[in-house]
Amino acid sequence: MPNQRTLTAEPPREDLAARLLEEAEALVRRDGPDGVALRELARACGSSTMAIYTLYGGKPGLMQALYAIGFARLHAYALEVEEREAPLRWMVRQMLAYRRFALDHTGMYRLMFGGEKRFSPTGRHSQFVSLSVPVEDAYPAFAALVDAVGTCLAHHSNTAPAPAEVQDLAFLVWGQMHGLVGLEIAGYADPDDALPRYQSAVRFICASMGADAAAIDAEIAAAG
Amino acid sequence: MPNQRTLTAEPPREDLAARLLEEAEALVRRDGPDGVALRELARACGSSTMAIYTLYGGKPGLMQALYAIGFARLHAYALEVEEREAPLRWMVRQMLAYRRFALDHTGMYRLMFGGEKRFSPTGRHSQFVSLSVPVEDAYPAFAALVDAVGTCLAHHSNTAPAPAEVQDLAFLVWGQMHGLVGLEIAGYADPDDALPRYQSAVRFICASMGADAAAIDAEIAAAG
DNA sequence: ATCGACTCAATAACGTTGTTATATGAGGTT
DNA sequence: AACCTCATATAACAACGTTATTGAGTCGAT
Repeated sequence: MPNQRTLTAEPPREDLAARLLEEAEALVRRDGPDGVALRELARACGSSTMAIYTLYGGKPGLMQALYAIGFARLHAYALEVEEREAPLRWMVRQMLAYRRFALDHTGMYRLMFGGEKRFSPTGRHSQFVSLSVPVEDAYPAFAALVDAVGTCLAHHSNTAPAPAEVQDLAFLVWGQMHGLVGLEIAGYADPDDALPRYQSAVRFICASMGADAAAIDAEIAAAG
Repeated sequence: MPNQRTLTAEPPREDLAARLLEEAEALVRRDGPDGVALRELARACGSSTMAIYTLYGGKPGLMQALYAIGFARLHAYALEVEEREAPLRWMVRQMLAYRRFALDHTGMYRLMFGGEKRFSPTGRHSQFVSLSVPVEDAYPAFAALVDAVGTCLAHHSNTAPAPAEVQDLAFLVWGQMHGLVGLEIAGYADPDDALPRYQSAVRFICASMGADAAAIDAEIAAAG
């Protein structure tokens, strides 16, 4: 019998490594970060668990790859709303997009921010690592947030804010977003109140950056 | 040989149910929420895993009991800083105590807010339940936060704020605290910046409630 | 005082988990 | 053609949560 991987093309079967990751992402979506079982994953891909070991070095390596995918997805959400010529709109939509990502990818979000293990953003199978570089350098998704905060702040204050100030504020914004979304995902938010409360957080933050209240509300309404 | 539980008093051995919970809390502290292994737990308590099943109905029941303990501990942190006659001080210390709890009980915090499973705050072994009551009613720790926010807001605005407004603001405050602390625990915060940034969040929030900036800073400094 | 019913926990087993050792077999090189 | 390399299938191992079975202890009633 010929090599199963190269010849059996009934499902297009492309690269096994990519196929494993796809299926693992589906498992995370269905059962959360702990729902990824190597045997089930291998079965779903028509291979044995050994493939995961040769391709990813084991479960931690696989989860690390998944984790990197999660950040790429988050980054895509951020890129989609970038609008440099309308900083307030950009800021508002950036914040709303963050929540949308978390609700669209609950399992992935918990994998990324559950704190179960800390992964390196760039490592080749290289296990979890404590960050020694600023997060904005490591995760493009956060660079996008810093960018939005910086341009929005510059636009409304008519002066160039200090980089440190921008990073500090961006971190607070990130904390506000992550906190509200995390509570919502964990089940601590009334489903009816979650969105309006998140929107009021957007209002608070944009107003503290000097934006006009009516303009903020208009952007929130427009983002629907 | 007599009953091991009632007679062998070499370690005082008190109630096995309480002993199991103690040891489980220690395991959560050491290895996180997923570090609680029934076999290891039973071994540490000198019993078999069956005791856990008769006393707590299984691992979910045990985790639920642990979860309730976590909220009791958080509530204790909140009670310790209650100062009704100094609302700003109360508010500042409440926020700082929240972070202190999370850093003192990282594993427990992740169990409570990791969103892995949602537990009922009051249930007897009764598994995880979706909340149908406002969280303030279910968790005294959050009632304390609502209380602090309400009195602080009333004190600085010289008028009685609407309960809904208080709850909305308290939720945003909770979200800010949880978000910053969650990012810090998950490893996304520069260890040197985490505290000052949290403090500046405290400043932001208290200022938005009408408190004087210098007074806020004084309280933060006094709280050490 | 003795017997029966009940409770509780220890033992052993089952299925599943991640991981590792062994073996097989195809692909490329000499 | 013989060899080497490398990836994967198979099988086994330890540990996990859970369950069935068994035995010991307690309590109440006769």
